[in-house]
Amino acid sequence: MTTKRKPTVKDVARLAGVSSMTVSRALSKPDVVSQQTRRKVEEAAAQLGYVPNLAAMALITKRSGMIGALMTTITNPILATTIEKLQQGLAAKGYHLLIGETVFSPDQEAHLLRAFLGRQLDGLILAYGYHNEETLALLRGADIPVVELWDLPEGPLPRQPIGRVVGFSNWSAGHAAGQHLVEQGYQRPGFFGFDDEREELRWQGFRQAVLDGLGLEPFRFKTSSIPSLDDGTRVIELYARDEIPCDALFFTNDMQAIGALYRCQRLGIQVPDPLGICGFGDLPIAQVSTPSLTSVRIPAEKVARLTVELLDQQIRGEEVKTAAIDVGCELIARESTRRNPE
Amino acid sequence: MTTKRKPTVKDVARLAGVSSMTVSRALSKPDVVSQQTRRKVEEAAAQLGYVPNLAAMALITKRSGMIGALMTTITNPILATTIEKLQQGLAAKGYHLLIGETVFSPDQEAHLLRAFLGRQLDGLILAYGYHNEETLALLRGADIPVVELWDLPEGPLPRQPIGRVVGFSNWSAGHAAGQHLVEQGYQRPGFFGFDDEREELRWQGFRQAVLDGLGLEPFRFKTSSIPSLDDGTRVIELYARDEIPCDALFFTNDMQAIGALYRCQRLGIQVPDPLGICGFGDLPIAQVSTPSLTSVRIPAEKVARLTVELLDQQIRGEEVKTAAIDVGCELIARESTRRNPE
DNA sequence: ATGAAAGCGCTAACAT
DNA sequence: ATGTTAGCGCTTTCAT
Repeated sequence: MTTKRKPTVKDVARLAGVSSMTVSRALSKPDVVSQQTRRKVEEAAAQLGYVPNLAAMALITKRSGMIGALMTTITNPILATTIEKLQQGLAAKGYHLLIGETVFSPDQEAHLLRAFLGRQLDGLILAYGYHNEETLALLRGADIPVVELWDLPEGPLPRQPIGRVVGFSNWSAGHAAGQHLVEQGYQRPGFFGFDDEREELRWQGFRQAVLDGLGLEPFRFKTSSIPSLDDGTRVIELYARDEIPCDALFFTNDMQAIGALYRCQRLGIQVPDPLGICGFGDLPIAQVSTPSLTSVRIPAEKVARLTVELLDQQIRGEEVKTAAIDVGCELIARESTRRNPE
Repeated sequence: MTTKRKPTVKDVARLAGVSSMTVSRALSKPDVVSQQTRRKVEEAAAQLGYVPNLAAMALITKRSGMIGALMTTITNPILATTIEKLQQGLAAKGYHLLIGETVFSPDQEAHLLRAFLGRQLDGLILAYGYHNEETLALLRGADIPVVELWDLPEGPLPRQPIGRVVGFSNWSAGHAAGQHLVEQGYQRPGFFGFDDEREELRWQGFRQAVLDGLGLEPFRFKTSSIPSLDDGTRVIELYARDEIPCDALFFTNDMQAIGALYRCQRLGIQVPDPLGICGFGDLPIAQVSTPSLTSVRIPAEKVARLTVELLDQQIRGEEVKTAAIDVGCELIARESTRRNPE
């Protein structure tokens, strides 16, 4: 069993006693050939174990049937869910998903993008809205349907989206969290997030809500770029040593908040009182944790579904009028900030 | 800006004043052309924004530079981590990762595999060792390097691995958990897992350890196929109603165990005493939770690293002697089963 | 060190 | 309804 040559259309054609073209047609547009030849071809193909070479198809049709996705990290549960739903939605429409992880590195992003663009991708998904010049140049030159996830163009950092956008307002998300903490009667809310363009918007929204509600500047703490449980743990250690002047903490990632909750429990700090904790993402664990975790819910499945739809429409050449879809976000109030149980 | 044709080698050749062949060489084997022409070609390519068409390359070289991965679910954190490391390792070697999710459906697996095989993949990664006949037939006919993840061939359910295997013994993993619970003095350990070939092995190992240690048959409970926090919650509800005759629970998934811990906390059931809880996977959260979670650690990064290595070696045509690599697993004892704090 | 010819496996655009 | 021709963009092989 050495280097057995894979069967080609020609082989199938020979066995079925027809031309290559007929094989091609019988397999891709079954209703354009006669019942009889179709059966012959199908049998021959099955007998030889014929599998069409999609590279050759891509070469001629200029459609690869592949979608590329450039993600920041895929271990973030909300992104993992998104990828899962993207994959399922795309598979249902006959696309395959090529995945690349940028780990928040603009260089890595540009590098991966360049490699992806050579693959005749039918479409591209970007899970982060902020790119470096090289990436932007590649994208502009690519002439390929693009959908960006999560980051709506907004705020004091206006940006030019590359394609369609499906996402939510980071400003509103931050604002919802800040407003909720104020409403629950907390006097000194703090913001815990990374320091990039996206988080900046969440911070701005949060800050505005606290300014409006309490007339004071909220505390801000910068966490690591790849959020982890430990971020939350560390913050609570500081809190326990009175180094953080807050009575409520908003984490821009649920896992950080969960880490914080665990640390509170261990140190005997009561949540929601004296300390309130709010997360972001509304992972399944937020609902189950004890105390359950207040969080900003992002409809990840909806994002994935709309992304697939928008991409598919563009690929099929349909006119897509919507430039951006706001899927919204929603604060889910739970025990971790329920200070006034009326 | 309508359907701007993408530049090809020909365009670059024309601009650089050389032949297509020289362009090809200058770009892929730079040291075989003269310094001067190389520079000319590189400049021309950059100026035109030339990106090689990998479909055409794949067609002729029979190498696509793509690896396909068929996973069960990607939202399982340990699998997400695995994918992340696979992607990074593969990217470093110049491969791209095509991802497919079978959701534990053999039909879906066969369907995806068939589609993948048309893509001239250089290699294939399978994250589940048990396949249906159709999948096996496709795999046998494919003649492509395959690495299977997680499930070592073993036990009372012998199976013929398709390619190389990188994994651990499910029997040993179950056994380690059972033995640990017995050693900690628990009298009635229970096993909570799904009902498939893989889990069967874990059950067998667990059962053996309990039989050997206590001389009794452990309790067994079947959870849902896609593990979730809620499985754990539900089990604890039953426990609280005295419907589960156990004093220690082994979950074959950390998230189930975490869900169980939370429920215990809410219902005032003390862990580790009267109830011990052990998980599987040793996710980061196991270390942080309160109480911290005893779990069976699987070295996911190592699995990913070795998988990439094995795949790459096979693709490069090197002789790979190892049929299977056992990365082992390790019981990490923590508070959730520490009954005898000596 | 470079070029010319041929062809990878498939399908678009014509035939018939 | 089926066949013929040509060619997608690249690289292999063989010249030079």
